[in-house]
Amino acid sequence: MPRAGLSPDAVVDAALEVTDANGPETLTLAAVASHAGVATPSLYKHISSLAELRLMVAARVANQLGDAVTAAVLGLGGAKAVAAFMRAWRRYALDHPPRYRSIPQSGGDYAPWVEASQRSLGVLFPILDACGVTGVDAVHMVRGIRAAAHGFVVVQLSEGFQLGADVDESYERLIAAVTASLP
Amino acid sequence: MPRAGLSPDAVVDAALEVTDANGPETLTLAAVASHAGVATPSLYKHISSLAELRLMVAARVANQLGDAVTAAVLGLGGAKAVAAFMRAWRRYALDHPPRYRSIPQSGGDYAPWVEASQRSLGVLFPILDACGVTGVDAVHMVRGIRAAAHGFVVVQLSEGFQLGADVDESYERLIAAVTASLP
DNA sequence: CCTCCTTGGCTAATGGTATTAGCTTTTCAG
DNA sequence: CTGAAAAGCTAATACCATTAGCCAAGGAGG
Repeated sequence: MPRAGLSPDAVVDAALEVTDANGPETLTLAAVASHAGVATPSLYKHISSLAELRLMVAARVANQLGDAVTAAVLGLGGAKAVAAFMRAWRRYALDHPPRYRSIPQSGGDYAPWVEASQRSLGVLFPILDACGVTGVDAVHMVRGIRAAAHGFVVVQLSEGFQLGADVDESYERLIAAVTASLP
Repeated sequence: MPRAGLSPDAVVDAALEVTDANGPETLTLAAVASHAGVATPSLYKHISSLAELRLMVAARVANQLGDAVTAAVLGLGGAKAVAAFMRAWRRYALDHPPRYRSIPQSGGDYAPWVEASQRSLGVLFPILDACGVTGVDAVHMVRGIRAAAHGFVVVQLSEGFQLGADVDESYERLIAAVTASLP
């Protein structure tokens, strides 16, 4: 019997495919193993538990999101950069709904996740600094931007916008409200 | 053997107690049954599945949240009312973190949940109307308010605010940004 | 080319979970 | 007082994560 040649990263790859296919709530070790062509217990040679795998997936997603928003703000400054950041955030989530929903509701202590999450937000600080928003003011601003973008996307992905107004326009108005408080 | 005198509502009560005690991720039919002093399969006389129970809990929470925000805005108007709404939203979540986290990431089609959720937001429309924000404009505004409040609270409950700035102050600034776009 | 040992896979077993089936007893309407 | 619906129960099934222990693959050193 030849080896499957797995690795922690490969397991996360398989987990991401399962997530993309059926949503994060169906992410099960059995599904991942089957997708990787391996028996379920074999996964434990590469990961320590399903809970850890979920966090690894979330960290991977956070890094992808960070790449997306970083690319989006290149060459921009001020309100235009913040708007591009928020649009890219939402675009990633709408392009990969199951991945975005795999972000944990409470995974505060898993280092790679925290790191990836802070990396995706860190791109905002130089932008704000260039606008004269520094120190604690920048932290407050980043929190607001994150809350607005994440909150909007979470509600949209959960089909929370039932009334018939254009959702893109709603988001643009939220962006406008957030960026209006820049100097 | 005397009867336990359960009912769907009583099962939701027990589920809420389990949720409050250990968080929504530990909500299990076994735990609910044990808490209600009954065998696990007996619960199926009152609910149809664990998934449905989760949605029932979420609907209950949404109604409580709606009561809280409705009480908070009584007698207020304009930006003050919107600010009170957002503060009450966050206060409820911080007062009952496990309950708030039991709000589903995707439960778009369960009628009682949708209804309760719309009821808690519906209190905003008369307020906005009194400010001259009507029709589609009001819908956009409500979406922004909800996204900001929910997003902020979700991030805070997941320990997402790692940098050392005052979280209350961050929220007040977000409230200011959102209410600034009122006429 | 052979040997050995680490590594990655396997099967078997355990305990927890939701869910269904079918039985018994309570309880209440008539 | 009686019967039937409702509410509880036990037993059984199927799926899941996780652990234990075994076996083969494959490279390092001779």
